Amino acid sequence: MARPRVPLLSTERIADAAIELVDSGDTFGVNALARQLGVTPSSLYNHVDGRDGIIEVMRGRLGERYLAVPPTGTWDEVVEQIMRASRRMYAEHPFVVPLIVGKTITHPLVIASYDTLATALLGAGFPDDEVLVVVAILDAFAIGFGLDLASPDHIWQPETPTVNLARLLADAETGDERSDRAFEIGLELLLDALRMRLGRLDLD
Amino acid sequence: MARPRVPLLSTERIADAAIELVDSGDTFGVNALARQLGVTPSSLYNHVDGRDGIIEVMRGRLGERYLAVPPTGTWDEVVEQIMRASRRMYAEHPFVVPLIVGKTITHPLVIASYDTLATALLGAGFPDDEVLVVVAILDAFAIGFGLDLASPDHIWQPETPTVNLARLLADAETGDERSDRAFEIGLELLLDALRMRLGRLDLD
DNA sequence: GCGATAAATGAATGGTGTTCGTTTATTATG
DNA sequence: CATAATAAACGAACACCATTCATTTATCGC
Repeated sequence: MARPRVPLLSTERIADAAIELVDSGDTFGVNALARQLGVTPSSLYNHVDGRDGIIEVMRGRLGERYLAVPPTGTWDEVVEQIMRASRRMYAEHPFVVPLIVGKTITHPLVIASYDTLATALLGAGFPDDEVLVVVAILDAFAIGFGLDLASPDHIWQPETPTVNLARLLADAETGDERSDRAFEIGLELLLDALRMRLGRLDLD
Repeated sequence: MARPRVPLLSTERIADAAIELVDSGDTFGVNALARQLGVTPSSLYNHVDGRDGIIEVMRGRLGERYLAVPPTGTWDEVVEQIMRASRRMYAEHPFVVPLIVGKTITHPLVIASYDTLATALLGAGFPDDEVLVVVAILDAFAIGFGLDLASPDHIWQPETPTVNLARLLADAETGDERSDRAFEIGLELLLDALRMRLGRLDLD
């Protein structure tokens, strides 16, 4: 087939198919993606800048879906909403997390989300030189828990006797439930701690 | 070359060379590792269970180096020591983090470290069904910051105007310094929050 | 109508992880 | 001590994988 009357591909279709492919649990790859799109791998290179480019448009597409609405309210409500939105994104697409992790973020919408976070923290009273630090903390949390969801059900597999770990693991809820509960408690802890720190800062 | 008089390889040498290779910044791979060891890729399969097996022995080797000494003191001192030991491990070998992340942990020494953590939290008074949740939170935190170190210097690269982010980034310290400061503050926040939660639990 | 561009293809390249048969040194067994 | 079993290397082969490039052909603008 040469050039078709109506294009088979577009960045959006590629992004959506890639997300679908990754969600299915199959390992991500250019060839597999092309196969799913009913197209030759080389065709993708007319629309997207290789493997990394595909990952980039995936992140952008997910950003559009989950981070488009700018949150409102007090600073801690903003933080909570953004964290929850990220969580929902990662929870519904856990297998994209290992792909996007550690890659430079350029997509305007995703950047805007971090910008909103920074602005909220500034408004709260965190000093200039501490805002990005707090953002990094929040990001580390979100990413860490995102990866948690993409991990196998049994992260710890003791093969030698343990004092408590093995017993606790045996009684524990399954992976996703524990991860959800851990996220909730972790977010609560983090917000409490931030409010506390802010209170201390205001006293000076 | 057939079988040499004295073996060229062992799991330890493979692990050490793999860590060295990854630390150098070159992308990890079986072929590259074999090249560095002056050996054919297939030779590795006499000692180690493929690519994943190599990663497994890497984690074990690092565990031996950083997590061998069981920490002591009050529960929060134990938590802090384990977190700092992990941090040091990740900070000195950032590029192994993306490799080991999300893979099941079996190595006795690494398991023992988590076991120690769980035991300390139990001793502190955290209820049985909450200990693993706290461990997961701490783990997410450590992994998140570990990945932070392996990430490119500029994680956020705004290409469109921002309200505050671009300015903050311009004034910010370089990647590793910020990451270190964020870890310190984050750990402090987390420990405060855990102590607070424990205080509330004890009242019931 | 014509040239430029866009969008597909197929073939080729260099790289990856892995398997398998072969060779040979070492170790264990009768 | 001879011999069998195992250990540890190699090289060849395989099936992918991401990427490049020349090619065909449809569409759009002048």
